[in-house]
Amino acid sequence: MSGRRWTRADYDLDAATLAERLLGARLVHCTASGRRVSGIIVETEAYLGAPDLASHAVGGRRTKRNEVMYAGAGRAYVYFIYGMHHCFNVVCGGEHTAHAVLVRALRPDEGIELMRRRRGAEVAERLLCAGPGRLCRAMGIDLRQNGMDLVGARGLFVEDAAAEGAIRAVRTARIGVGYAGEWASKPLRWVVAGDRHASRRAG
DNA sequence: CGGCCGATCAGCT
DNA sequence: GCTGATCGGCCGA
Repeated sequence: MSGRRWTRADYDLDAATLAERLLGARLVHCTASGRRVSGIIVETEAYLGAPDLASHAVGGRRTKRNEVMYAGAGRAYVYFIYGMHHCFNVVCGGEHTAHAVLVRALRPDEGIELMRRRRGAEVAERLLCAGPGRLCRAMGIDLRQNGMDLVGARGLFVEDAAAEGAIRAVRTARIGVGYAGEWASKPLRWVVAGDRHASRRAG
């Protein structure tokens, strides 16, 4: 089941390029006992740092919360939102660009029973990881993972998955950033065309 | 120090 | 489609 683990060079890209390349890759988060829980990434969004009015790093903003966005490519940026949800991002790009890719949905792969225990036994598989908050809950990701280096860290990383054919990606505007002026409508969301595990289908 | 609001979700209607 | 839940971060005073 496991594939080639991503190295620093794989993350050293601008967010738009990485957002597309992450589609079809596998996000893995192992339990304390070493059990693999994973899903195939089917939906991402790119956040382009200082000029991006939707980015936490807009205008070069640097605070305690977003500090890890400046820590270099390959770190996990996890933040808490709406008083109850977490969102998982992969920091990328050059050292101080504060680029990041928000992972918005996974197709559950390994450890689905554990995901169900975390999310609720009644939840349909296609909804287990369909949304940034839902996937963090299912994968067991919270602020403890903020700042982790996906290169070399135990238990949280991205790896190649066996391709089942060419992935058709559809680009749309990002979700929930209507306040971001002209940046709200830029096509910075990538979805595997027609995938049932996305938070909202596209293509 | 106070007030506003968000890269969301679940449960209704 | 609409709305309440729920709270830390951020900004202005």
